[in-house]
Amino acid sequence: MPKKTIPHNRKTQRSSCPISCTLDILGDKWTLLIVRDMWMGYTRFKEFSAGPEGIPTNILSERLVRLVNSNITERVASADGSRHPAYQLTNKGKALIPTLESMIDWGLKWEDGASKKVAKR
Amino acid sequence: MPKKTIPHNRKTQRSSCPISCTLDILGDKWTLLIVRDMWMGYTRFKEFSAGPEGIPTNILSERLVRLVNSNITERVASADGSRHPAYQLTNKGKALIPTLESMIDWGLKWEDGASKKVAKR
DNA sequence: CCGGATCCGGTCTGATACTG
DNA sequence: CAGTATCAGACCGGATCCGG
Repeated sequence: MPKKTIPHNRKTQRSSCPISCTLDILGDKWTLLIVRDMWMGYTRFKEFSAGPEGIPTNILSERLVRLVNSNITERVASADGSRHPAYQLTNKGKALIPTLESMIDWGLKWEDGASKKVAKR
Repeated sequence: MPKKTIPHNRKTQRSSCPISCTLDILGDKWTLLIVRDMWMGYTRFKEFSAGPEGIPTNILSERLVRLVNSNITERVASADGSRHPAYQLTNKGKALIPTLESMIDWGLKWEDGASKKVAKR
């Protein structure tokens, strides 16, 4: 019995507060960065992995599963005929864009060192 | 080169993307919950600690230091004459409210199990 | 009692190597 | 290319302790 990775969320996630509830899914260093990348139009494992922050592949893999299970992203056949899978935001995922935008505003205004461009590559 | 624990932020935090930059500070399960609590008017260690999510005292303590160092909160003498310290949001901290609100909207719309009230106690 | 600090076991992260 | 496997070390979190 290999006892693989825990199915999905870290804790029992019985939080009733919507903020807490949201943070149960998004409250970590990487998840929203992946959402950001998909928002920017990236769709493939390789592209996420190549981001400037350098997410490790095992973490990326696990987060993608979690995002798909949470219905924030979906895994689809790649549009360009390549046989590799593509990931894209669902409506639920797209609904996170205002949150991302508010973080951009905050980062630009209050954190120096934040450049003007989002995810420039 | 021993290269011990990094002083405070988890990584080098040279991220130039404002989202990544923001997540370097807020990207964990607890930090935004503390900001939420302060937004709701709570000011004391004990109050944060008594929240429904049950943040451990050592984590709370560390996060408070981090928030103060990041200028998101400030530690002030308690208003009511008690000798215990009080914490409150700075302007930089208050600027996070739109982010919190967008998370509330998202949680309410997409995460069932999220009740209508924020941090009801 | 309150605001933390310390201790410590277990979990998770993240760098890297590996596989289909 | 898209992930899995591995594994040491970082971090979390529960309990306990302590000074005021």
